[in-house]
Amino acid sequence: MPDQPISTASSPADERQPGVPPFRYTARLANEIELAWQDRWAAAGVHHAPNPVGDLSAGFDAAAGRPKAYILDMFPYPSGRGLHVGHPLGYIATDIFARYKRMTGFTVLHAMGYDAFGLPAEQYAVQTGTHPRITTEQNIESMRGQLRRLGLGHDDRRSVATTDVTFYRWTQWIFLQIYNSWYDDRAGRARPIADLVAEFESGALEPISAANPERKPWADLDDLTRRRVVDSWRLAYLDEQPVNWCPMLGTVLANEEVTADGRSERGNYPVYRRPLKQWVLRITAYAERLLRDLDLVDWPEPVKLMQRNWIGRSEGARLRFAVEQTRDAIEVFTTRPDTIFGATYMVLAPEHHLVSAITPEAWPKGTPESWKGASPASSPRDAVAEYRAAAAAKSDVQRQAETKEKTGVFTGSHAINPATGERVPIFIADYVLMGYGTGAIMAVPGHDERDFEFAEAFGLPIRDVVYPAPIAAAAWFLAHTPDADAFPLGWELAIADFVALATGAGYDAARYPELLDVVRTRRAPVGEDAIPVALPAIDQPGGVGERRGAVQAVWIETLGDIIALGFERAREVFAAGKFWRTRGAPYTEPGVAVNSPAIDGLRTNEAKRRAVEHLESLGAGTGAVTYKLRDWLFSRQRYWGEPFPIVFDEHDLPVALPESMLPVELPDLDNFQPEATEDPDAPPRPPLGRASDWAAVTLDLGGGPKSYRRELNTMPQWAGSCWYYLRYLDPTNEREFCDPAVERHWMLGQISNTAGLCGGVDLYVGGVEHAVLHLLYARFWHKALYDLGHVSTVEPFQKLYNQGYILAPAYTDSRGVYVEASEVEERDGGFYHRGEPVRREFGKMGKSLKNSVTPDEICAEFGADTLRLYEMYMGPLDQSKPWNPRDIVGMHRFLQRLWRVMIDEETGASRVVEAAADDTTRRLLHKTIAGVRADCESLQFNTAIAKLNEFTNHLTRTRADSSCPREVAENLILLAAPFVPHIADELWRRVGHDTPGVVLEAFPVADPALLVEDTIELAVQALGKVRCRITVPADAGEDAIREAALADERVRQALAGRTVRKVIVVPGRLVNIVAS
RNA sequence: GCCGGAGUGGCGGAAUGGCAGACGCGACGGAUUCAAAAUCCGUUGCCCGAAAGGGCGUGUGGGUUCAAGUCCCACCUCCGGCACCA
Repeated sequence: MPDQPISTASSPADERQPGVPPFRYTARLANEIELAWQDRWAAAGVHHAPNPVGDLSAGFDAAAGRPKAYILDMFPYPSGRGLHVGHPLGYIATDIFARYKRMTGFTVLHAMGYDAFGLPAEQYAVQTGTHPRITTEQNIESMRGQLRRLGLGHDDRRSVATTDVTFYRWTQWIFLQIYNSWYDDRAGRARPIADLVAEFESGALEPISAANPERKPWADLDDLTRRRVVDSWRLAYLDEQPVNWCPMLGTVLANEEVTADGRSERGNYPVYRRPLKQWVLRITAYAERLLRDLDLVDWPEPVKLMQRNWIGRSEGARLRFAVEQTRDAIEVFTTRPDTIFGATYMVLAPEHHLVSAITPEAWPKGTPESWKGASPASSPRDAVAEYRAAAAAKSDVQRQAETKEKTGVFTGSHAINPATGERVPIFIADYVLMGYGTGAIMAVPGHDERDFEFAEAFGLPIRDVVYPAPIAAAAWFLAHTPDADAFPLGWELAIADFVALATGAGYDAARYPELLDVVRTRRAPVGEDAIPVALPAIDQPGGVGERRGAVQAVWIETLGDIIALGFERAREVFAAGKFWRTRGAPYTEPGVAVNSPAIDGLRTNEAKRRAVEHLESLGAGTGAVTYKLRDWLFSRQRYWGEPFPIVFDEHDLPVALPESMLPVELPDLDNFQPEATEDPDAPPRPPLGRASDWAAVTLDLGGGPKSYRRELNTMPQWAGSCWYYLRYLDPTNEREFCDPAVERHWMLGQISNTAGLCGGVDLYVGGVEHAVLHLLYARFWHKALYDLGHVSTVEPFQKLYNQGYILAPAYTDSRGVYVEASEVEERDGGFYHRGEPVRREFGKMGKSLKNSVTPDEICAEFGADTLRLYEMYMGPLDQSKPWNPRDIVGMHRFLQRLWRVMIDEETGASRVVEAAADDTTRRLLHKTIAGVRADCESLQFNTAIAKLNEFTNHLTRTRADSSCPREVAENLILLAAPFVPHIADELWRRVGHDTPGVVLEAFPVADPALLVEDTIELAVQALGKVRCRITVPADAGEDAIREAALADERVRQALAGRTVRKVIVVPGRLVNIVAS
């Protein structure tokens, strides 16, 4: 576009600094270039990605046949404070990657939206009365401007905000999909709710439900009960859940919003645990799939691990203990059924539903006073009631804070241990949680720390039924060789025997009749002459008794692990009692069962299996799996969120609105505050309750108009972020949340065989703080949509990448209060704020540390390209690194050199000539191409930039006549284009091209022939040091290299008087001469 | 407590088991300038030495290897996650 110059042909003199050439790449020039190109990209729609069908399909034919790349950022909350330089770190990275992908032949989807529902806008509204929609829209607008300034190549037609009615209409629609389905465990997937009714009708499924306590057949249920039964099977259901209820704020609070002393972080009002009827999503139905499918995705291992831990699968057994004197049975979950022989009491969570049923009127004879509660109470009922009330008053946080002290009361009842037939007392205690397992445990104080502490406090029997194999072994060994030092030759063998015995592998009662007796009678025989004990495992092969090196290690196989024994070290550890059960802690690791008639001598894994079999044969339980994951509490007493598409009828039962009545729009309000009250038992009155015209409606939902009242809660902030990546695909679709053909195009792409690949977003970049919640919730919704046939991939995000944080210096004054970092001066190694000395620390950039730096100020000072480059150059993308303003200039100078290589600073004319590059330059160029490509593929932008810098430095140092061969200039521009798109486009234009964006060009490809050198330099090491370097032909043989190395004068000197014992030639690397 | 991740010059950081410190900042010296800023060129891990050269060096201690920042074991420090999960 020569007639339309992008940047000024000459600069007004008054804007320039004297002495600076008019066409030097300064901040002023950078800003001109950048703004002009941003306009041109937008005008030409350079970043538009074509869909196969629908509104956005223009240009699809040209792109058809290319592989797709869907590159996604975790979208921001549009805060009123705007962005600081930490925010765009990930956005810049994805932009570079997206541009790189386009230039290497992909059709790329890259868009940006706003997660705009949420508390800050609502709180601002409460304070000022400004409608959150207004603040939100203003914030989005200013953030858009900030992002545009960075040159991010987003398809702006696809930008969505979760608060748009056209967006949340489909959030509500997805909620209805979830509401109108149930999880079929037999099929392992969600199915439409109509199928469930059919299953009940045909008798294929029993209508089991709390709403049908007598388990009547479906045919015998009335309509209302049928509705209640079906509702209790849905993936979205109403449930009474204990929540943090703050009556003064009129809302429930997340655990993070409650302080350690049980008050609200905001306002310091009391917070109560209180059951409230809430919407809950049945994410637990997906626990197994959410766990299993982590194997399909390319995610950082720590994130997968965090999700696995969060889901918390444990395998074990559900066992039933009959309660004496009542017909009840208490079901417990345990991961160690093999320890049931050591279960000497039971504990129920205070909220357990059986508590009142099993609590008798009077204490049994001989009940210790300490079991009767703090007072102590005169009857079990009083003691239990008192304890339950105290437990209910505590928040989760408080419960955790008091984690050390074990408290509880005796219920007055006993149960029968099904394995031993013994009577065991039943307690209630708050160390047993209602939300996990069955809310009840069998307590095995010999092998569980918590039970042990409780047993110590209440004087309950502690019985060992498992011993660690090496200890069982040691006990035996001691019995036979009381003095280990008297065993200098045979000890290895003895241990070998012994371990075989202990592990059950070579258990031979006839050969070692004493073993069990020894174990039973010699508990914890710690002594000076004790035998070595196991140190943690290594998976290294090695026979029993193998000696290794100076440390006389013995490798012993125990329990399927290989355990290292360093004799002296182990004796030390052993003597210190670290691995030994003395009178202290219980033994909690796997070991060998003892004192357990049905399973004696077995190692834990086998013992668990056999114990379950044994208990099954007694009718006392079955094997079972439990998860830590809880169902997802989905209601919030807030205004600024998605309304539920749900109304309640005259029976107070929920009714889903039909799709045709969507969207359910948020009503306008003047006052956004929930109604506060001091009465903790008053029902919550969410802000939507104020919209009385809205809350009470008359609708015809079939069968004529009737009165309904709307659900007044709103959805949590996570709702929109669960599916926004699907709306980017087809943002303007009014008929569907996303067209299936579009969805397949971008999510499935060319994957025809999904084995081993789950498809989905090709690269998802965001912070680790979302490792669990957002990513788990989104996976859950995606799987539900998959089950119902709305999406084609089982997982939403194929590859996940966590960018690090940008840290910045923060300063505290003498009171420990943060001061504005931008006002701090550095003098003589000290830091001062308004004359006062302050202390420096480093922390995450943000408002709380008063250390934010905005991208706008950096753009003004250096330009966006410099900022982009600096953020990528700071270090590896996934690491946290400190923001150092001093370093930025290095990247600016690099761009100045890049510019100067091709442009005359005085005239602005191109220095590109049609001559060929010299051989060295060409080789270095192709090496750079290969390197930058490899680095881009693996998101190692810091080293890619270093390579570009290195090549540019080579050019500035070698060009004698200040001209630049075209081949060099153009390749360099293309290589730099993804990183610094504005200057690249400007240079591309100035060297004679006319396109709306260099991103449309092809990325350079290295010529393999130029990557191979004719001669290579090898380092020669002698006696462990580099003595010299030799240059040899690249194809030199080992013999020739060896000779050349040995012939070198310096090598000969170093080797003088020594015998060469070995020469190692590593082709292409070095030569190492070993001599003695 | 349990589970992860990370420790390399003055600073940010490079380094398929094969020449530690690429590249950038800073510092020092020089060019330009009346001067400064900006820009450009050169030097720069530490110690000894005028130099040539030598010694020491990737948190600590061991091990494997011809060769370890990189692999193995133990320990120390920092950061993150979970936390009475039976």
